[in-house]
Amino acid sequence: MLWTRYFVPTTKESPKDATAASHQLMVRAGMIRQLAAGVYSYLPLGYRSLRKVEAIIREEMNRAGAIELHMPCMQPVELWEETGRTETMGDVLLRLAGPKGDWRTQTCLGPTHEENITEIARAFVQSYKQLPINLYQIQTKFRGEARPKSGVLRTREFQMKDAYSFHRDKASLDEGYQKMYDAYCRIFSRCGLPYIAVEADSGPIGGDASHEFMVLTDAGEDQVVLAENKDYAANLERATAAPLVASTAEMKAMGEVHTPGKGTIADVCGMLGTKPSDMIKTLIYVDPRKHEKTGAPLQPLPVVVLVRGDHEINEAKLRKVAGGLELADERVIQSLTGAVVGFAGPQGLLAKVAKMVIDPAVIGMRNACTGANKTDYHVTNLNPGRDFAVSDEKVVVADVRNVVAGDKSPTGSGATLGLHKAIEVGHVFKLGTKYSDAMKATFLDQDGKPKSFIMGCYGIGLNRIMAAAIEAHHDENGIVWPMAIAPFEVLVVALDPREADVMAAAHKLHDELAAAGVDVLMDDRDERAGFKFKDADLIGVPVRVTVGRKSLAEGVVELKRREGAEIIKLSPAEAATQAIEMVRNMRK
RNA sequence: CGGGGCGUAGCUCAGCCCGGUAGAGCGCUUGGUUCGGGACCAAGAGGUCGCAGGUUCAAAUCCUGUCGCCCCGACCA
Repeated sequence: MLWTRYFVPTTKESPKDATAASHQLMVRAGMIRQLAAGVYSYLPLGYRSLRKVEAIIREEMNRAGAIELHMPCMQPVELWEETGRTETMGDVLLRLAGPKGDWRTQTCLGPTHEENITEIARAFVQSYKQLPINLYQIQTKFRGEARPKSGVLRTREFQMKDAYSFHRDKASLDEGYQKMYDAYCRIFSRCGLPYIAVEADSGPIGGDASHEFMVLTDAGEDQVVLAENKDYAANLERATAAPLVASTAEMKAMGEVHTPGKGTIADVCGMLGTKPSDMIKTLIYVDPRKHEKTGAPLQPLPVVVLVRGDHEINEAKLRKVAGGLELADERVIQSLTGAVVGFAGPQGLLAKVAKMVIDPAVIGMRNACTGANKTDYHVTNLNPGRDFAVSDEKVVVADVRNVVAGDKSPTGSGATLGLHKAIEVGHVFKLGTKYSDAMKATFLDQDGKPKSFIMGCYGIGLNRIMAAAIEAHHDENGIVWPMAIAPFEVLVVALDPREADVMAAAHKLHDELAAAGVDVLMDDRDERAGFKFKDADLIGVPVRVTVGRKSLAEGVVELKRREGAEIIKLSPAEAATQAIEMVRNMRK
C-alpha cells in the first residue's frame, strides 16, 4: 500500500477536550473522526486495526467451539417487555421516535442480545441432545449512554462480540464458562493487552458468577481492588476485605458536645480532633417504590445505614441486603432525627425505621462519635450494643462499604489491598435461568420433563481493546502497536522519493514484504525526512525500514522497531528477510 | 438528571466586556529556496461567526429562545 494512494489524515494537534492518551492519539493518527457525541467513524487506519481485533476474537471463539450468527440491531420493544428490561435498562435502551401508535415507537436499537438469542433457542433448541451450545456474534450495539467520554472508551455506538451459551445443568455451565474464560485470556494476550481477570458484580444483567477482564490504566472508569501479592482481584463494586480487628478499648460514658454548623465528618473531626475512623456515619435511605394505584409509598419508614466515618457506602452491596434505596431528602431526615442534615446518629432511631443496616466495621468500634439527633450537637463515646442495638429483627449486620486502600485481602493472607483504575474490555457471566425462565425457553431433558436453559453470556468490547492497547502501549511520540493488531506491520519510509534508486529499492522491499503476506505501508510522500519520521512514530507501525539516498549509496537500508532505539543497517535483501522474520515472531 | 463551560476557516484559537471593513497559527493551492526528526520566502483559495427571533441606523459582539458539543457529579454488561 502506498501512502499517497491511501488515506491517513494525521494531524499535529489534537482536540483540546481529548484527555485520554488513546483518544488524542487515535484522532492525531487519523484513525477515528467524531460525528456526534459518542459516535465515531473509523477511518481506514483505525478500521484495519479494528478488523484485526475482530479476526483474533473470531478465531478464538471458533477454536473454543462457539458458533457465529448475526442478530438484528433493530428489535421490537415487545421482546424487552418479556423480561421486564424495558424497566431496568431505562434510558439506555434507545427507542425510535414516531407518531403515537406508529411501529417506530415499538422498535428499539439493541444494546445487547440476551432476549433475542433466548427467543432463538426457545424456537429451535428442544432437546438436551442439542446442548450445550454457544452462539456468538460480532455486531454494532447501541446504548443511550448519559455521558459518552474518553474517545472510543465510552460511546453510544460500538462494536461488541457477544456470546451466549445454553446448558442442561450447572456442571455444563461451569465447563462452558471456563472455556470462555480461557478463550478470553488467549484473546487479550494475543491483542497484546496487559489484562487481569477480576471478580465482578453482575449488575442489572443478573446471574450469580461473573468475571471482568480489566486493563489497568488511569484512563479507565472502573475501579479494581488488587492485593499486593496478587492473591485477590475484584471490581470495587464487588470487593470485600478481611474483617477489621475489633477495638477492645474500655467503654466510656456517653457525652454530648456542641458542634455548631459542623455537619460533615471533616468539620467535626477538625473541631473535636477526632479521626474519621472514630466516627459513625449515619445515612438515611428511603424505598422509592410506590403503590401503583394509590401512589402511597410501599414502605413509608426510612432505612438507616451505618458505616465508619472513613468508609463509603457501596450501593451495589446495599441493594443486595436492603433492595433498591435512595438517599432520603432533607424533610425525611429532619422528621426522623429531629435535626437538620449532618447531625444524625443511630441511638434511639430503631423504633422509627423499617430497618437498620450496620456495617461490621461499626460493630467493632468503641467510644465512637456521631450525630446527636439534635441540630448542632454530636455525641461522644457512643458504643454499639450498649447505646444502640446491634441485634434485633430490624437490624441487619452486613458488609455494605467500599473497600479502601490499606484494607487486607479477604483470602486471609494478610496482603494489603490497593485501588486501581481500569478499563473493562470483557465480561463473562453465569446467567442461570433468569432469561430462560422469563421467556419460558425450555428444552426436554432426558427424563422427558421441560427444563429452563441454564445460560451464560460473554461480552467483549472491540473498540475498547484498541483504546486499551494504545493506553498500554504509547510514548510521547505516538502509538506503539502490538504487532497482532497494528494496522500495518511494516512501514517502508522512502526518504528521497525523487531519487530513482531510492524509489526502486523501496518498491522492491514493499513488494517482497507484501508477497510474503506482510501488511506493508510505504511512505512515498514528497516530504522532508523529519516530517515522515514524526508521522511514522505517531501511527506506530511496529517495524520501520528506512530507505535513504545516503545509506543506499553504501548499499544499506535501516531496520528499526517502533519500540526501542536500535537501528540495524542491512542490505535491502537482508532487511526484507529480517523484517519478515520480525513480523512473524511478533504476531504471536 | 444537577452544576459549569464552549459553539468564529478543515484543525487549534483570538476578536465579544466597550456594537461600526471578520483575524492569527497550523493545514490546503501556486512559484521559488531547502532537504535524515513536524523547514523558509512570496502570492493565493477558504467563514450565511451553530440556528431562530428581538433591540439598533448598524449585531460575531447586547437580549430571548433553541440546538449541538465538552467537563464535574449522578447513572451504567
